[in-house]
Amino acid sequence: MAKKTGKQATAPRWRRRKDERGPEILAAAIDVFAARGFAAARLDEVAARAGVTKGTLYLYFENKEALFKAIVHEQLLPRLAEADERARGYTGPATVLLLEVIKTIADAVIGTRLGLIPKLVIADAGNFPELARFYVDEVIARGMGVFSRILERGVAQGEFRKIDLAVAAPVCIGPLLLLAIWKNVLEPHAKRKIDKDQYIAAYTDIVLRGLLAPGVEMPWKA
Amino acid sequence: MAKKTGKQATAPRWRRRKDERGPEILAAAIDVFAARGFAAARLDEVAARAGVTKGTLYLYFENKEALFKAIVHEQLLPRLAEADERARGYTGPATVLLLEVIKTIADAVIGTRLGLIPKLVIADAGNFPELARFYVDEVIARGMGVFSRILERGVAQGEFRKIDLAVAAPVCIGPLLLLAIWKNVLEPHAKRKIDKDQYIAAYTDIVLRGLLAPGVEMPWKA
Amino acid sequence: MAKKTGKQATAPRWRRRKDERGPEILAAAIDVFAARGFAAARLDEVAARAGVTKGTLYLYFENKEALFKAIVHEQLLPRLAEADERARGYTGPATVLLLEVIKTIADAVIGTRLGLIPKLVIADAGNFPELARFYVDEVIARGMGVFSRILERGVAQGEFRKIDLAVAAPVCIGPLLLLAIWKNVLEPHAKRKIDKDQYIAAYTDIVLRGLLAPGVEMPWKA
Amino acid sequence: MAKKTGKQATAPRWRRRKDERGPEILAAAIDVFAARGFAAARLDEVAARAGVTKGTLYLYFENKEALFKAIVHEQLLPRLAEADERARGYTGPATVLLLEVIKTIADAVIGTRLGLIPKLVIADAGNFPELARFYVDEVIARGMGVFSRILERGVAQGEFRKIDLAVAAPVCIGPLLLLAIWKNVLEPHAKRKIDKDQYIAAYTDIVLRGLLAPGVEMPWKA
DNA sequence: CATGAATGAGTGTTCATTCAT
DNA sequence: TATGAATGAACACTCATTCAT
Repeated sequence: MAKKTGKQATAPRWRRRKDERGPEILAAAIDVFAARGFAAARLDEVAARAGVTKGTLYLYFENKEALFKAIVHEQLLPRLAEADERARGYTGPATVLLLEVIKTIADAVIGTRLGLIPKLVIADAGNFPELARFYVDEVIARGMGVFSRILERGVAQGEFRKIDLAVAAPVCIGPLLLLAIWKNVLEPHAKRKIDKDQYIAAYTDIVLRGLLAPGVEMPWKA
Repeated sequence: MAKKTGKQATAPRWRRRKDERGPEILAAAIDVFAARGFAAARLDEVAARAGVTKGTLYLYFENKEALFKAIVHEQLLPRLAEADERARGYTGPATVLLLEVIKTIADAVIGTRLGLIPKLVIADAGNFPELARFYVDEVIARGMGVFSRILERGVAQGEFRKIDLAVAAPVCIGPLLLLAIWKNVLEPHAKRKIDKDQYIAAYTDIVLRGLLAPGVEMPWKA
Repeated sequence: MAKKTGKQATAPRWRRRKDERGPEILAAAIDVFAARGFAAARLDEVAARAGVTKGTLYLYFENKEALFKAIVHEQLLPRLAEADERARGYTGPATVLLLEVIKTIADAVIGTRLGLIPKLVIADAGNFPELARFYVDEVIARGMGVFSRILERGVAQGEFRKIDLAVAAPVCIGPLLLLAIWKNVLEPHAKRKIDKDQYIAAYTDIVLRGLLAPGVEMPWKA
Repeated sequence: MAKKTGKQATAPRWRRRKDERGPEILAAAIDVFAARGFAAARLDEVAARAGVTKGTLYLYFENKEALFKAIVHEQLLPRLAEADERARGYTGPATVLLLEVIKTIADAVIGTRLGLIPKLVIADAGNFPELARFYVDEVIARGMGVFSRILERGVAQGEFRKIDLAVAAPVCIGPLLLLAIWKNVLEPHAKRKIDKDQYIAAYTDIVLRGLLAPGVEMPWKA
């Protein structure tokens, strides 16, 4: 008992509120899941990183899978919903909105550990089908919807050409996915770095120009 | 690691030692790794699928990691090299070459089990850094190079606008990555399907149009 | 065990320390122990059923084992003592007394949760030897004594044949044990049901007739 | 690796046949299950007692439950079937057959570790319903059948009184159950011992006499 | 070469017990 | 006195790896 060394012997076993533990565990779990993938993530490590013992995890989450779902539900979905909200309320030109959404997502994807979630799902979809289904239904569908609606409005307003709306959204999202994976997964192992702003500039330059109807100006030149 | 004694230290660890069973094992391993990911792949299953026993695997590959590297080395890299070769030898318009390369990759990515390798690396990069480094250096660098050279030539020949060549390649590859992941990983769990040809059409339509210099025609209209 | 310091070493470990919550906890514990067995009984469930928290249990009982002993001491032994008392005070024919005792026990064994205690001891005797010894000494010996004395008197009064008194008591108790176990443990999982009254009738018919001395009438025919 | 101390370093890891391991594991499992009950039995202990490691168990049995079922199927049921066979083929007086069956069972129940199986089922029926159902259907039903048929024939042949055949079998079995439990579970913890032959003598004396039709002699007097 | 029996370290999950509040 | 958050040891089961045959 009390084998943890390097801590003051007087440290109380718990003084923190139940309300604080949950988020702390969640934060630790994001790190570990992101770094290791769902299957390889060890709850021991999550616990250690959260400063608790393994048993404590089960006071807050029913099991490993519930822990993962909680990450998506409490961290990822709210941001998505927020982005969706803003997009739906927006009344200006679709081009400007698209730019803004892309930049917002790019920041979220790179600046926060949440950018690792897509990788996580990709990694473990094969072995945890329910998890994959959950992610596809909850996250992908929503995210695709945001882009679809913007593109749709752009076409309706004459800003965009009459593109194939059924597949244009994923095409536009592709470079974002690559950015997320590169920045979060591969770049740490690579010699070459990619500058985010430079990448976003090229990305929006190419894609927007590919979408615009003839005669419509690029938004930043307006 | 590398506990086997009495072997030349210079022998690369990923190389198989025999010629007969090796390819069969490799083929089986691709299937299993692709379906399950690196960590979750069970050597039992690889052995069963290859029609040998688990013990036999170790006659051909030092361990699980060596088996994976062999896949990349013997299956993925040759195709990449081949594509690179063709691109370098091509002398026509960059637009046409770009279109062809994209279609070739799209077919490979969807039709063959190799399309799952990127997912696999993405999934396990965190747990096997050496594997990630190996993949980034050997595969990504080469693949990016193919695109870069095409774009570069397109700009030089006046077909493409003066885009930022440092980041344009990954931007163009993004939708391909998304296609690979969607088709191989997520679509089985989704209600909505994406039609490959439709997707490729929209993808090339948007991206090519975004790249073309003013006044240049889209290649399929020529 | 017995890590609590500062307590009289002479205080029996099974005794509860307070008077208010104790009985409620005990009642809850009987239910849970009976339903799950000693090892599988979760103190969480006992606490919940008693309307207290797990921590509170430890204010009243040193540990799980002490809780179990308390059940036997405070619930089972008093009833046994009572039955013994009655048997000792009885002056009529042994046949009638035997019948009455059997019926009383049968009712207790089936109608109340205490009928599950024998099963419980049987189940966990191997893992908790002290518990078994305690049960054999305190419960079995007393129960056997009740039967022994009745049989003894029946023989002395000429009602019963000169049976082997050393082993006749357990023989007579056997069908009761089977009834207790069948009704409490196995019947819920069986297709076939046993009617208690029918069983008791056959049991007393066979056993009593097997005991009676030649020429003595069965009591209910008198 | 090879941390097992106290073994000859030259001891081969396995020289025994697969055919021998199964029974050895089964024998070990009977001991452990019998001593501890199903839930409390640790597979570590089974493995140790069988002289293998835990992992090896899973080469022979799918899981703990399968291990238990195998005991019943391969050890208990064959003996029951054999007894049933003999009983069905028997043509002499029911009294003699009943005596013989009782003695056979008594010997099996006491002399072998199988006598502990009933206790085991009793103990864990509540927590492992499927296990209980399996036992009730496979074992109890068969065992009860043997007794029922004998009694039935005894009544038909005029040897026994017209007893209630629906419940007479369990009544007759009761003392056997008690014997099994006493000898295997409780006697090790008791001061008083029960002599098996003495017990059987009293048991058959009382029960048979209780069954016999008026005027029929006890078999051992014939 | 090939086999397949055996290993044993590793991980998710449970639960009796403790103890700061 | 009571709480309930936290602990940590325990255990079933998996699977990469080894090695006698």
